[in-house]
Amino acid sequence: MPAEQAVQAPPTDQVTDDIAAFSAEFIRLMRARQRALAAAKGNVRWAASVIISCVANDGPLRASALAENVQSDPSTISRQVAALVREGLLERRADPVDGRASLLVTTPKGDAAHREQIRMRTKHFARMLADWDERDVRQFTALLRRFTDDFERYGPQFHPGKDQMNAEES
Amino acid sequence: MPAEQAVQAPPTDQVTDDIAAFSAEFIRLMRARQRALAAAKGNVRWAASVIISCVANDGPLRASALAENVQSDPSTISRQVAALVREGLLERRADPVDGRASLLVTTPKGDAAHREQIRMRTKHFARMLADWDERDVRQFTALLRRFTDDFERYGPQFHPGKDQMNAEES
DNA sequence: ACCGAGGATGCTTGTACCAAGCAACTAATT
DNA sequence: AATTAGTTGCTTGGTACAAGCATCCTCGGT
Repeated sequence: MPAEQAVQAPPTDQVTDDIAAFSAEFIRLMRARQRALAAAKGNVRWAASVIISCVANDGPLRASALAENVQSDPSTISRQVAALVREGLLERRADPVDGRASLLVTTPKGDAAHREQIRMRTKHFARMLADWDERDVRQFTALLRRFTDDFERYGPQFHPGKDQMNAEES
Repeated sequence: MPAEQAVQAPPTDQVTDDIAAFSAEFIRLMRARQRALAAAKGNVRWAASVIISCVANDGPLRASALAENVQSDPSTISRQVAALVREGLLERRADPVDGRASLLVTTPKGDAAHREQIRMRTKHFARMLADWDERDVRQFTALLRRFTDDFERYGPQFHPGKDQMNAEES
């Protein structure tokens, strides 16, 4: 079914723009939801959940690796991790090969929190997607995966352009 | 990496979970990019761009309406708007029917900034999607649109006091 | 071989900023 | 008087940059 893209560019712009717009919209909505969730209960905060998730998935790893994985500043990670350690969701263990570093792992509690978070998230999406048919969900998943992959690859690549969109007046 | 969403079994749960995960991933990436962009130059900040976009699209509207449109607190909007007015990107006009309120419109400068922002965004996505074939892009757009729509509908469904997440699964 | 700079690396802390929310306030509307 | 639109003070969460501290590594001098 793919291939057959004899057309070079004409409609792409419009569609691309739509994607961009919906992406922005999507972000906005997700952020709103994150806030709502965070405010609601003893939920793990968004940033924390990203950290935990990463540690849970990628096994014991260093703060620096973590920072790189989530494309965030080491200092930010350091604080987040410190908070999570205080809360008993993460644990530091000595890195056998480097005394400066420590390896991060989830505690059972952190693991439970992570699973619970996933459960909630999945439940939400399941309800939301209840009236989608299976095929569309699959397709969307595949496309979304590809999209995020591409996004990750192209993300850091943006060239600090020369166009000034917002000439300051102050 | 993960990939086994082949023809297994009742994949709905698995696929839904994937969607949730990719959504989270997507959010993270977008936020990172926003930060990068914001830090790079005199670009409009993310929150500001949301406001401008909304005002540009939905014509003259009140702060309260704006707040509702973007599902944000009036106070937040008030500050954002104030900043944008200071920067000359938005303008207040007296509301003919209510002296307390004012209607917000984009200035030419604000409009230009908005268009430029869209241009950059589109450019980025266009490059990113360069090797997608037309059909997939269209399909993804359609699905993403539907997804954001559904998200918007299901998002605000839980309000404080009416706690439904703690409840046993539904 | 040994040792002790000098530099690199991993992480934490100080500081500052943006964003968002609640609560209290002002002012126009009814 | 009660309501409503908007603003502002305070607080919290999340982030980045810069500086600092601790440890590791690499050499050249002895």
